[in-house]
Amino acid sequence: MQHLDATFAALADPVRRAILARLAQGEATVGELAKPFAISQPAISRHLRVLEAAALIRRERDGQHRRCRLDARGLERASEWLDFYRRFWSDSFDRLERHLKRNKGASHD
Amino acid sequence: MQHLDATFAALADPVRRAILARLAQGEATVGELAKPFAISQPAISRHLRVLEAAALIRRERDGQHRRCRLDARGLERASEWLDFYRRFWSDSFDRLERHLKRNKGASHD
DNA sequence: GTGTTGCATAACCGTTATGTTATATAACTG
DNA sequence: CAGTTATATAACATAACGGTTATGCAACAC
Repeated sequence: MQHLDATFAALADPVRRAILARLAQGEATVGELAKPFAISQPAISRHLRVLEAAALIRRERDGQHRRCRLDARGLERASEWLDFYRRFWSDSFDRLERHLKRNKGASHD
Repeated sequence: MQHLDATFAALADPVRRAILARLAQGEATVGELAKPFAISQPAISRHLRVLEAAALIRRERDGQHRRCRLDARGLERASEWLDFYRRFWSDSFDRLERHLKRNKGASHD
């Protein structure tokens, strides 16, 4: 669960989630990932290190570049953890409420 | 996604996850939640505040006590976010690797 | 009323996180 | 080789986090 600490902590940052969103469309180099953000390149480098430590991305050298892509492991760990709890809110107490909420125009994000 | 910031950050702490695990077995008062931990009661109170702010738990007064229970909203938000990414690791690149990993003795934490 | 219990809040403190700028390293380019 | 590009690391400032103890307040018990 150290693992989960790192994974959830990594996911708690909007810049890092944006990086993951970008990588969901395909791999990218560090520079490409940094471009959309107003923060410095070193800051991005550190975000990437956090993501890598959380097994949310992988990096591999490609000549002068470092190509990044999603890593299933971290995502899966987080997802599995949450799946355990899905049980509790899907078949016990909050069923009605969820139902009402869902049928009221769910916007994503 | 401020919401997601708060939710994932709340989930990143092992004490808070343990609290959620306890609440998955049913509601509990603050004192009951605090008992298993070696940390002070005020520390628990703050963890609960974080969890409540993240919509991961709810608290309601019950006389002298405050009863806590899981709140579906936060859990669901986190889960939905991850579901988006599930696509990318379940039907694209890491399939083989996941397969190998899975069939190699998966231990659940 | 007084005392006790259950919990929250305040003030403080050390650690960790996130940003910055400056610098280092490694790979390409000529 | 020297110069440029891509990325990482170092050193530092500030803010956020998580713990502590001390205290406040509401609800119960007498």
